[in-house]
Amino acid sequence: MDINLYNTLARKKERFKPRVPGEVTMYVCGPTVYNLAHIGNARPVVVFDVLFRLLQTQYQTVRYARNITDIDDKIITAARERNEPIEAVTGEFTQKFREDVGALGTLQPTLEPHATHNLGPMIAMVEVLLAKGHAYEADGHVLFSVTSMPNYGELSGRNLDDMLAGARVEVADYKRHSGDFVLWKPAGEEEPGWDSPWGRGRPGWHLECSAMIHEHLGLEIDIHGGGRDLIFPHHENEIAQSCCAYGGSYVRYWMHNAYIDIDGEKMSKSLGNFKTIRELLGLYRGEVLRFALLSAHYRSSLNFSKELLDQSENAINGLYNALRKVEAVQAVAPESVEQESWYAALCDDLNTPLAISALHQLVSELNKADDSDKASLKGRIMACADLMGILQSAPSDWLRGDDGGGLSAEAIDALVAARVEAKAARNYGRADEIRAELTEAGVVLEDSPSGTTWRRG
RNA sequence: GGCUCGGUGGCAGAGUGGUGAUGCAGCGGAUUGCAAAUCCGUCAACGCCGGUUCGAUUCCGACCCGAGCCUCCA
Repeated sequence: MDINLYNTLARKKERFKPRVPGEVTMYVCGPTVYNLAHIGNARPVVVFDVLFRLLQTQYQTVRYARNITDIDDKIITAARERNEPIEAVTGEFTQKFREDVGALGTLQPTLEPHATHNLGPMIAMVEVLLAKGHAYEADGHVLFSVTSMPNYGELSGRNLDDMLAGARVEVADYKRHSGDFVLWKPAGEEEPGWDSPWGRGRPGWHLECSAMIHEHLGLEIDIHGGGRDLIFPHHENEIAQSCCAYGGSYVRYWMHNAYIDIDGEKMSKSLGNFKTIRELLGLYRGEVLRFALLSAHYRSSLNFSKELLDQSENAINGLYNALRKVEAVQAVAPESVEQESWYAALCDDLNTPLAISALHQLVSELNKADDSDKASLKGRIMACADLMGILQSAPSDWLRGDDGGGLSAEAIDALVAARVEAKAARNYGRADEIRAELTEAGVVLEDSPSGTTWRRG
């Protein structure tokens, strides 16, 4: 089945065809490691994780790189504030980022290039741009000249005249055109810096992605992803640098996710209205957060509220509840996923909400199924869940959860056993008393012909 | 000012030129010692105004409203 992806550059869905048959290269803009990642930062990580899994169902080799930006003004500021070396800050938050997104059930990318490990390729790129006349030196800086590129602005649909008209920021006087952007800037005494032909300095923001893609993935990659807010200027400038330096089209499919909103407003570090992944993991399990992130299409904004999370938790619990009933059934994986509606949904520009709805329908079928059909239904459900990276726990473990300081599983088991005895003795008063006690402790009982099970509500 | 996206039932959220997903919540029923879970049934939407069409929520145009980018930002 063809995979269709919405390409920001073409402004429409296009059939995905990798440059090299059977082989895919993908790059997603990763974190700047100066503080904890928030749930908005997690959206592209989870979305492109699903794409990574989907691509692997069709292509032998998928090389997926997600960078770590460990040079940046904000890092310098954070290190200064904490009175720690840069490396301590970047080391700590790189590690925490990995833990946080790991808890969201994401696979490791194939490559995780660090900016600080790639200064050579960056400097080389600037040299090429200078040699080709696309860059100039001014006041200790090296700047990219946007007017040297005839089709500058293609990705974001802007032209240079509009930009001049709309300029809201004071333009540094060493720039020839207000849209010119920094490739290399001088470093102060106290700041981290690297020796270069233009003196000790550090790279501009956009340079690392271009240089690392060229270095690690090649001249042209298939997919480049990131948040919508990166379209301009970040991705636009990456295109400018890379195409002018090395030719080629740089990226074949540009993909951008919409953001997470809080009360209808974009969640962002500058607005301060964000929730960190870590904070949310203290309230909900990773799979719940992941499910919430996948409950809307990646190109639509998603309002991240308590209601959303509670609904997601509810839905996940319901799915696990159904799976627990067939825990003893050995799943039989489908021979092919081509006929599955959830697979078609994911192939259609990662329509995760539609895939989730198909998942619910399968679970509904499972609830009604004869025993003879359960193995294959369970297999189809799990194939879908695996591709989305959800329902990865053993159902009974998930539903029993952890005690969180309340009743232990053993204590609950004992109470349940006592209630079963009371019921057998037709002492319903006592049985209801026990259940009330458990309800109070957040435990829900389910009686069935085969016995009583419990879960934490 | 320039450039983008959006506005679907109580909530979340797909999709479509004609039989109006899915989940949660609600309502009625089955089941249950009572529940829970499950099953069956049911209510309910396409911002506003025009146009095209036999027929538009879906296409076109205007309008209203919201969000984003143009500055660090997923």
